[in-house]
Amino acid sequence: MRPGPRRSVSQVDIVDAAFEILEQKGFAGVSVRGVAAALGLTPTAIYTYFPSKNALMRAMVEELLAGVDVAAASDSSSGWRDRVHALALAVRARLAEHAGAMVLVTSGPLDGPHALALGEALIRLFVEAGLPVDDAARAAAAVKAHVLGVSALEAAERAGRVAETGAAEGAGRATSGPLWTDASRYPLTEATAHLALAAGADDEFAWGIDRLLDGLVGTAAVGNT
Amino acid sequence: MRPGPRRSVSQVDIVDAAFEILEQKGFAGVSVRGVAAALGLTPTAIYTYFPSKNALMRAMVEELLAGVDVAAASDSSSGWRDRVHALALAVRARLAEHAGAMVLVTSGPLDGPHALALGEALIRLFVEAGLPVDDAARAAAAVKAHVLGVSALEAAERAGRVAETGAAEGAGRATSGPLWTDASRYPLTEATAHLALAAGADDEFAWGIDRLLDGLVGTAAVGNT
DNA sequence: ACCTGAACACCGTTCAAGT
DNA sequence: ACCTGAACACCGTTCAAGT
Repeated sequence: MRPGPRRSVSQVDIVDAAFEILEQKGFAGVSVRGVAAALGLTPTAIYTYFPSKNALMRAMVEELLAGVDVAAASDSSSGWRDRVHALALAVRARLAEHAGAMVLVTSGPLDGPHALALGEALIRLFVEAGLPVDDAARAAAAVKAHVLGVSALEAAERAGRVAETGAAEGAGRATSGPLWTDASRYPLTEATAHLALAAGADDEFAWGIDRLLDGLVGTAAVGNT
Repeated sequence: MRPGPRRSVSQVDIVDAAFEILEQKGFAGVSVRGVAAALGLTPTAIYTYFPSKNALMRAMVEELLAGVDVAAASDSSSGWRDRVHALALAVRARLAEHAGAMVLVTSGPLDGPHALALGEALIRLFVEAGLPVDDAARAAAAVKAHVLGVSALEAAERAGRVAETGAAEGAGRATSGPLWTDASRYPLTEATAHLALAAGADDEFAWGIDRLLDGLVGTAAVGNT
C-alpha cells in the first residue's frame, strides 16, 4: 500500500494536531516542527506522511470541507434555495471556526474530493432551479466567491483585532496612527458602522446570499421545487 | 515630524521593493531581510520605518488600493452601474497583478484611507441607485466580498499552478494523487470546465457582478442616472 | 518502512553600540 | 535621528544513518 504508515500516528492525527495549533496560535504559528513536537515526533518524520508543508495545508482544507454536509444538498424535502443557503452557511461556519483558515484555502486550488463534491452539488442545485448548465456553473462560482469573500473580510478584521490586542502598546503608532483616524471624511461608512457588516452576523450573511440568488436566477424562476 | 526619515530611503521605496519581491518570489518569498538587502540596508534598519513586518504588509495593501481610481466613481457622465463595474474591475485587476496579494489583504483590516475611500464610494453609488443607506452599505459589502472572493479563487488556482510547475517531479504523489483524479464523479463540473470560471476571464467576472447587482437593486430600480 | 540527528540556509525581532 | 552587528529563538527541508 502506498500511503500506509504502520505505526505511531496517522495522517489525520497530523492534520488534527495542525488544526489545534492553528486555533491557538493562528496561521503563522503553524509549523511542521510544532506539529511534530505536539505528536512527540521529530520534524523530519512528518515528511513520511506529507511531501511538504503545503501538502499538509491542502489536507487541512480538505478536512475543513469534509465537515460540511454535502449530502444535505440532495435532500429534496426543502427547496433548492434553502439548500444553497444551508451549504453556504456551513462552509462559512467552517471557515470562521479556525483563525487563519482563509489563508489556508488560498494556499492551493480547491480540487480535493470534498471541494469538488461541494462545487458539483452547487451546480446541480442551480440546474434544479431552472438554469442552463453553463449559467448554473457560473452561479455556483459566484456563490463560492461570495462565501470566500465574506470569510476573507471577516478574517481580515479578526487579524486586525488580534494584532491590536497582541501588541497592546503603541506598536503601529508612527506609521499608521495619525493618517488613518480622519474618519469624518467617510460619513456613509460611519453612518452604517452599526451594521457590523464585516463582523459576520448570520442574518447579514443570509441577506447577501439572498440578494445574490435573486440576481442569479432572475425574477422568473421563483420555483421552489 | 514623527514619520520623517531623513536619509537613504523612504517608506514608499521599501514598499516598492517589497512588491518587486512579491512579484518575483510570491508571498512566502517576501522577508524583511530580503527587502532590506534589495535596498542595500540592514534588516534592522527597516524597523526604523515600520514597527513590524505586518505593518509593512498593511502599507502594501494601501499602495495596492491607491492604484484604483476612486475619483472616477464620482464622474456622473456614466451610470452608477457602470461605475460600480469599473471600481470592481479595477480592484480585481490590482489584486491579480501580484501573486500573493490576496494573502496580503487578509493580513489585517481594510481600514486604510484608500480602503475606506473605496468603501465610501461604493455605498454612495448604491444610494445613488435608490437604495436606503443601510441596504446600500450591505450592497457595498456584498460587492467587496464578491471581488475578494473571486480574487481568492484565482489566487488559489494560481498557487496550485506554481506548486505544480515548481515541483515538476511527483512531489504530492502518495498523498493527493490517486484519490483526487476520480473526476467522473463530478459530471457537471467536468461539463462546465471549459468556462474556466476560476481562471479570471473578464467577461465572466462582469457577468457575476451584473447578476449580483441585479439582485441587490431589485428589478424596480433600473434607473441609470 | 518508519523514524532520528545533524546540518543547511533561512526567518522576525531585540538590543546595545556607533555616527 | 538613523543605521549597523551580534544575538535569540525560531523556520522548511535534505540527507545519511539507524532499527
